Amino acid sequence: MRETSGVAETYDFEAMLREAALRVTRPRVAVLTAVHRMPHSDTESIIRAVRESLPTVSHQAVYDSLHALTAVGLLRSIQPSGFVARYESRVGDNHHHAVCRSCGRIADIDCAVGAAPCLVASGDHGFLIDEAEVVHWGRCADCSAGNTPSATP
Amino acid sequence: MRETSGVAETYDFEAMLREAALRVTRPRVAVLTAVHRMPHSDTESIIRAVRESLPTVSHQAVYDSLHALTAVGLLRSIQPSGFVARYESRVGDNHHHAVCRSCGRIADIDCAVGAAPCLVASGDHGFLIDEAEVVHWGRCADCSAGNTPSATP
DNA sequence: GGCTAGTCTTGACTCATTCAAGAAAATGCG
DNA sequence: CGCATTTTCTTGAATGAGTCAAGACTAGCC
Repeated sequence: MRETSGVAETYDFEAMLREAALRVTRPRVAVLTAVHRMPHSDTESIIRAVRESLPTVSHQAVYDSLHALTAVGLLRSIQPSGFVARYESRVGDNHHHAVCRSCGRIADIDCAVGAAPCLVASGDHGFLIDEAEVVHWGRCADCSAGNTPSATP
Repeated sequence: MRETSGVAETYDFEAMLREAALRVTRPRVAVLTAVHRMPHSDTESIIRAVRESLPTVSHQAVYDSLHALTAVGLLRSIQPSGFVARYESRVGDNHHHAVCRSCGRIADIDCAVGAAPCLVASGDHGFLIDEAEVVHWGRCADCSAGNTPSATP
């Protein structure tokens, strides 16, 4: 029923949950919404965002939701070394990430190499590889320009 | 002076430290030795290994050494999502890693793609990329065979 | 409307890693 | 060689993202 505001971007998060065989709960819808609105955010930011509409959600509910949504593939988690977990809603396309060493900002990278890039490594040590994760390390525009923003993705 | 045992593999860790402009201390030599002997080990294993020769080192000394050695490029740290930090001494060649999802085992992967693989992404969002890190996720031979070893890298 | 399994709340807890202050040791120099 | 300076190590406490557990709640189904 929830009337969608005038904005064009209409995701039916309830349907997405149902299709994934997950119960539709307000925390989950709110988490999905938050991550869609602000990709690459960490758990704390997501908790804050969720609490704008649901002031009483527990952090545990958000953690649970994030795990459930990640498990069914509606979200994807990113954990660059030295930073806390981040989440994004862009799933299914094998895209990669650029991470800023100094402020932690993350940008999406559509990998130039067409197919799965370095997956040509499978058999090597008896490992059964099913995913290649690529992280591009560097500095974002702001940080390489000298000004070091205070870690606001 | 320390007489090298009969074994061929003779790394002069003291010289490596001096060349890196680091003071030569017993904890640092022991950490370097341990990581060379058992690559991809986590901090706790390294602490245990170091204490075999230096029973009284503090964990903080090992943490400090690992950071110092990593900072000057004598070691490299790996932190796959969901696992604690690991260290290896193979540095300088841009090789990658296969990580077992279930036991955490890590294997080195010499990337099939000759040059820097997906570095073709530089300019994209104003990021100045200087390193591409590739993690191949999957299952090691043991884990894909059914037996799940108890996380012993 | 009532059942039941799956979720959420609450609050305690883990544990890798970091912080801080003083003691100890490494390098350089007289 | 012995001392001064500076870095590193020891000790012990603290941090904080994330997890665990027990009971209350509720979404989905009859």
